[in-house]
Amino acid sequence: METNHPPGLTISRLAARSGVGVETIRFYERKGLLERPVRPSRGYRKYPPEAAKRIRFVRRAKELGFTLQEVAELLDLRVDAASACADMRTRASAKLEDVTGRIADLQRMAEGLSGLISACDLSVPTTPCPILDALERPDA
Amino acid sequence: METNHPPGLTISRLAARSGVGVETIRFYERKGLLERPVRPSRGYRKYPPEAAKRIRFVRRAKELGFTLQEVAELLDLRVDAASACADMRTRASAKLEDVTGRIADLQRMAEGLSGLISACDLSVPTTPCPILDALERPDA
DNA sequence: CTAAGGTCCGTACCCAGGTACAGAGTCAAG
DNA sequence: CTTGACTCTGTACCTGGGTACGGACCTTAG
Repeated sequence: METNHPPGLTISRLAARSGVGVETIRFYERKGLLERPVRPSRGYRKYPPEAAKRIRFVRRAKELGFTLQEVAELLDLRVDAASACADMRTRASAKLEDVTGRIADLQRMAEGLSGLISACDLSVPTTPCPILDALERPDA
Repeated sequence: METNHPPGLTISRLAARSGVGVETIRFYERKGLLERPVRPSRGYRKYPPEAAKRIRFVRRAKELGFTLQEVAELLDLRVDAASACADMRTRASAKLEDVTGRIADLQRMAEGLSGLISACDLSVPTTPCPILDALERPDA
């Protein structure tokens, strides 16, 4: 008979699928970023395959400049009976505003870089730091 | 006579204008993120007003998920006679690709958040973590 | 001239986010 | 039943990005 594992990944298989180390998974669990997995076998963690998606989300969100605390907040957002909708809406709106602000800044950075590339093609010298203005805000 | 400062900010005035502490400015200088300022007066640093813009750029870029090393690379991009255009173009294109990738991910995150807010308004329960899919990449 | 407050440099310390053992227990292929 | 790979918990350690002194020196309002 083939190895007939019931569904469930060991921690090392999950680590391999999500591109992180075993220690990182346990670290994320301590930090509350990952649900505590079931432990059917004498204390050994068993993960559903979707867990990998969650870990990849954490990694990418972190690359995008969110702290682990903020990532945890994003992952906790959901609509359910147990939590007040108004509260969830407030939190989601705040995150959305944060995200759109980041997009705007990155877009201006992209424009600056494009301009730089054009200037290069035309051999137009630029001032030092031609993308410096990209992140200037009126309010700040 | 009014205090007739010749142009040039002391480090503490620059710090106040850019929203960081004095120590942070010296730290950024050590890391090569800030030009070494002139020191006309017995070793005291004197900054041009534009220095504040550079510091604000560093702060915001860091919030957007760039390491200080990457920020330094962004700040070093320029078109001039001294550096090979092809090389600059290559580096700028790589940064641009990075930035557009971030924008795309954040946009999907924004969509996820918007969907969540709509679901809230309609009182539609969502699965746990409805924005989990936002950062799934085909390649990764 | 003098005293309060800036500035200098260097080193030490701090927090977030991991990463790496150590020592003990567990599982499973042969 | 063994043996080698895996897992467990806990603690120690590491890097990036600052922050906070200590002790000496400078500058400027009064």
